[in-house]
Amino acid sequence: MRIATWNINGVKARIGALVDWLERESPDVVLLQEIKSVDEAFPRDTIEGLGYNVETHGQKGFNGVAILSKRPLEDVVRGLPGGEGDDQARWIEATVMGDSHAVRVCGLYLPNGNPVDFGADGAPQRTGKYGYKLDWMDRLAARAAALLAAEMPAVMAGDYNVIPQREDAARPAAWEKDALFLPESRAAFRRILNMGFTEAFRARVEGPGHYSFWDYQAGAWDKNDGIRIDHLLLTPQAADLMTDVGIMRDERGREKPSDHVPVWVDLAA
DNA sequence: ATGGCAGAGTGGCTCTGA
Repeated sequence: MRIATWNINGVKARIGALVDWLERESPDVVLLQEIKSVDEAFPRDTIEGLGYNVETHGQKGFNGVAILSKRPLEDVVRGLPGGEGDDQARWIEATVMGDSHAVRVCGLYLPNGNPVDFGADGAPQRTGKYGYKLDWMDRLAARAAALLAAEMPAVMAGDYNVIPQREDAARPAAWEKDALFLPESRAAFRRILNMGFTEAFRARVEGPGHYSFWDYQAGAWDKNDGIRIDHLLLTPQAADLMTDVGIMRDERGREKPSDHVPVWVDLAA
C-alpha cells in the first residue's frame, strides 16, 4: 500500500497536475494539504472518476486537507482534537483496510508559525502565529500518544512546516530565526518522534540534499535551494510494515507546479 | 551580488504562505 502526502497549494490551480500525477503514479492513499477550497467546490467527481474515494476538510481561501483512497475510507474524523475555537482546517484522519492490516491514516497541515515575535533578550515569544504553531504541536503530541496507545499501524503525514535538522536545508543559516527551524519547533517535532514514531524518510535515507519544498521566489528551484518539511511519521506497528520510501522531486520541475512535491511510503499492509 | 512568486478573494489590491 503506497501512502503519499502532497501539499498541492490550491486544488483549483493544481487540478491538471494532480490528475496527471494520480494517473501516472497511482498511489493507493493520498493525503493532500492546502486544498484552499471549501468542501462543495472540491473537484470530487474528477478524482472519483480516477477510482478514488474522497474525503475533504476544507475552508474558504486557504488551508484545507483531504484524503484520497482507492480503498474505502472508514471512521473519518475532521479536525485535530482539543481545538475549541480553532476553525482552521488542518487535520483529517480515516481508516483504510489493507489486504492484511487496517491502517489509520492522518493528514495534517501544521501551522507555519511566521512571523515570530522576539523579546528584548532575543528569545522567541510564544505569541501570535508562532504561539499557535507550538500550541497546535502540543495538541498533535496528544493525538500522537493516543495513536500509539492503540498499538495499530498508523501514519501521521503532511506538511509539518518543520526542518528537523541542518542537513534538511540547503542553506540552514538562512532559517535560523524562522519558525520552521527555531529550536522550539524542532524540539516539539523531536518530542513526538521520541514517543516512539519513526520518521519514514530518515529511517532509510541519510545525508544532505533531500528536500520537499522549494520557494517560488528567488530561483530557489534552479539553485536547488530547498528544505525538507513534508514528513511521514509511523507508529511502531506501521514502521514494521515499511518496505520503501521516497520523494518525488521531479514533480517540482513540471508545468505549473506546487512549491511542494509528494513524499511517500510503501507499507506491506 | 542580488532580486526574483503564487493562489484566493476581492475588486484593480490585500492577505497568506514558507
